[in-house]
Amino acid sequence: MPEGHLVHRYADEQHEALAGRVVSATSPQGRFDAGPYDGRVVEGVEALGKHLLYRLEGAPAIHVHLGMRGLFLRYDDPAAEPRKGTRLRLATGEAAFDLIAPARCEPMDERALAALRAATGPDPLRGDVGRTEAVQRLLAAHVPVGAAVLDQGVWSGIGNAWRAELLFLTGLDPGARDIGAEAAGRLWDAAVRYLALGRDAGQVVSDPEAPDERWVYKRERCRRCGTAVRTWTLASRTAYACPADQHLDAL
DNA sequence: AAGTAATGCATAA
DNA sequence: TATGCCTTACTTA
Repeated sequence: MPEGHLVHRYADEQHEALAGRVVSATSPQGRFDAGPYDGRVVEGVEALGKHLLYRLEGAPAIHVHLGMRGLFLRYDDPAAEPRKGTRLRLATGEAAFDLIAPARCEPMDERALAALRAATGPDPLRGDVGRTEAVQRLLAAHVPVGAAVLDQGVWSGIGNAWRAELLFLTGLDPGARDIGAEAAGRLWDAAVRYLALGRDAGQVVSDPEAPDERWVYKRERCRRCGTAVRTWTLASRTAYACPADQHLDAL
């Protein structure tokens, strides 16, 4: 489920609830050593692409990656029984956040943190990298645009559903190469705008008028023109595109 | 009830 | 290229 928009949503929600407060940290499942974190003050919860970083006073950061199936459950009653399989619970007196089925949940020292930041491309939901640099990074990839946007070292936070919808919105075929600065800029602008809509809505939104609809992702036919959607494998994931509305040569 | 793909990706082979 | 995460949503029986 989780692409960057949901990771940012989790980070914002948890930062709001946990930052500046003492938390109890436990691993009901037992697969994470929560001891070093229990009873400490949370300094902040941050999203970096699809990564979540927890800073707690006097302890290493916690690095969480949800992978394909990870999720959080929020309980307004912090005494609520966690479901078994809960890797990590962070709780205050008011709420508990339970981490289920993450691909990664581990302490991360400063060196590894710096390496992660260096390896992670511009995140459309963070205001810390400008449009010009984001465009340059995409153009420097020299692979099909549909492969570049899934490469978290080029841009971060975009997953397979956003790839399909953002490229549709920009009129670009995922196989397009050397798309040029203008098209790359439009793609970045779409990512910034739509991922923010998705973060706020808690789901992929590619048409604000119809937030539950998709243009091509997992569709049989293009929602705009009805042409059969083409699917193939690109960068190890299923690509979706409308042959009529998306083009190999950026206009 | 049971099987399967999936909005991800590091690691092993 | 295959596996593990060990959930959820959807399909088939």
